[in-house]
Amino acid sequence: MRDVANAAGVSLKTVSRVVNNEASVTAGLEQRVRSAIRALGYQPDDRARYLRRAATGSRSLGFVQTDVANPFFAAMFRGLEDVVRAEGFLVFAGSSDADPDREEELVRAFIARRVDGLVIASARSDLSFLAAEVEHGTPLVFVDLEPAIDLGDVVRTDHYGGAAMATRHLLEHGHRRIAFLGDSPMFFSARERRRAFVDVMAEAGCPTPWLLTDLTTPEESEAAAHELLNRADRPTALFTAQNFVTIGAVKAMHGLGVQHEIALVGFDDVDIAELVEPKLTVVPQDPGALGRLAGERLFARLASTGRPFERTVLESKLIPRGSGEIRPS
Amino acid sequence: MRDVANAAGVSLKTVSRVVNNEASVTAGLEQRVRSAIRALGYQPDDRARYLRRAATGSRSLGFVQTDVANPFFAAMFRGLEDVVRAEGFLVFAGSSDADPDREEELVRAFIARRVDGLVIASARSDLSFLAAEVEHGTPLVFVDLEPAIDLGDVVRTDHYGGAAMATRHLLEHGHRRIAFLGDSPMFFSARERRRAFVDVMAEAGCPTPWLLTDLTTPEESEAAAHELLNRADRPTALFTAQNFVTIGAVKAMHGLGVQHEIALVGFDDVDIAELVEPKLTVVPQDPGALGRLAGERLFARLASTGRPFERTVLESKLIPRGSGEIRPS
DNA sequence: CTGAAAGCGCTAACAC
DNA sequence: GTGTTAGCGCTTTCAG
Repeated sequence: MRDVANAAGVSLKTVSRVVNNEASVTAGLEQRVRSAIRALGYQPDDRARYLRRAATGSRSLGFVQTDVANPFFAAMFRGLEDVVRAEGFLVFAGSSDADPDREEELVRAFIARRVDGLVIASARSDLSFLAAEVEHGTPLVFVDLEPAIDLGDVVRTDHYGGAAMATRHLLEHGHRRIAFLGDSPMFFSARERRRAFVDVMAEAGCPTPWLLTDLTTPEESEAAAHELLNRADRPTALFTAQNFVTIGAVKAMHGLGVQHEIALVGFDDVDIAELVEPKLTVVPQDPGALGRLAGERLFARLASTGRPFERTVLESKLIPRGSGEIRPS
Repeated sequence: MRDVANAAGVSLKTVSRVVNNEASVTAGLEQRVRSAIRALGYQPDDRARYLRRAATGSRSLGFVQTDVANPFFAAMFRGLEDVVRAEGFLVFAGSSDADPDREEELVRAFIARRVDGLVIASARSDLSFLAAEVEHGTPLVFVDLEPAIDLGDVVRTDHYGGAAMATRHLLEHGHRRIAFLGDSPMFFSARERRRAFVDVMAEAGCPTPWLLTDLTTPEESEAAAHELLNRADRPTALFTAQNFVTIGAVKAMHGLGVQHEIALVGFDDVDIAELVEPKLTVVPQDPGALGRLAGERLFARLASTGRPFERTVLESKLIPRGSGEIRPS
């Protein structure tokens, strides 16, 4: 900037005014400055600008997710990005792999960069160290989880309602021997879905001898489903409570050739749902909407602080496609 | 920081020394400072630190991709993130939707934040405005494309070789009537794959009346494949040259019930490949490896500048799974 | 081993 | 309209 000012023969402040499009610069001077900027390939340093302007804030956001390679989070990220872009903000993104240390490391790094807000879609640590930041004005939005502490808005799917719907759907189609396959109970969503399944089964007077959890990859799920369906005493239906779990279970069923005998309802929509035979009955989430809503909440809070935190819960509908309508044989 | 210094009764510089773990601080003072830091919930401002330290550089990277919601880019991002994390850097990520304006907007925003380097996996604009930055020391890595200008390292898949392999595979299985379905020729990868197909078909003396391009969504691809396969005069095999294109074409084939008559080889691996019947023969890429290699190149260049740019080309192998081994009827 | 002064690149506040 | 001064939060440089 100093170089530009020298080249144009003006003061620093005049260059600053041109860069910021302030009206009060004579046309001639402005031209001189603009040519100097072009000639020197000058790009203003936003870090210094925002540092001086606000001391806190950098027109950027931090996004902590479990794993960007999981299409669910990738779609959420995209939804968030679309909102953020409209505001001219940038996003720092990081995957935690559900590791509390990595989570805290990311959050601290984002805070140190003075992000204007944090979207957290992965929280196992209690994040109470954030309390000071929140009081200092950094808004937090939690996506698809219930934080241990009341420190920000929450946007999430109605996991309990969706899972109850899935379970009832299978009961209504005559099943009483239903297995639950889910991922790790470390996740709020997984706990809720399992709780709904257990509650609805209990209401219906059905035992639940098959409660499989901690299936974190398609491979683990496939192995578990394979073993389960190979037993003489096997369930007549599966409720697969997460996208990777569904993919693995479907592979196992196709491997064993039982996909037309055993019913299946999955939570989350998956690419394969309409391509396999029978097509998959699922309770989809809308990750893009979760991301967008999270972004909107964050900017709303940036605009006007002080109101009590809001909780947005997205309901989901069951999409019957075939696999969930198979009756017990 | 000033507050911490006051609370601890020391100078700013001493706090700075403690924060940076410089050895030369007396144990007693260090303790005083650390308690003050904890009591006040102080977090150093990395923007100011890096501003003073290097003026250029912020221990962060910019990643420009076409669309994070595309699993191919999401996996690439993850690979990049793993490398970046090991170095303690953060990543700004943005999707361009292959829009040159958005691309330039993102790149400029990243530069303005003084990222230490840029990974570009989406480039339609010629990015020549970056020349000044590159001379100024900001390294660039282009992933899966050939930049218009020689301004950085390149990491990419051997699209031509992979597509040639796919085409030959179909020829070797007796096909001569092969259709090409691909996405937009605005992408380097799409152009290369198409070029390989045309070359290999010409070598074999086969006409290529079916060259479908600009299929950018699964829906468009499904519609195009549906129309193509409904004709009396239809091809006996398809080469689907991108992940979304493959998904759409497979849907169309299953919709028409011709998946056991028409052969198919796809570029890119897809989740559905092992779940549909017949399973899909594909030439996979390794997006995670592309991301990791891009990160490694970038840090290598950060460590020692000045060497000529390198070009890393990943070869791929064809995975026969069934769909590509169907013979013409 | 510790502190005071200067300055990273920029802008707010106040001159002229 | 334009320039000067001070200072954002931190680190560098150089005294003590």
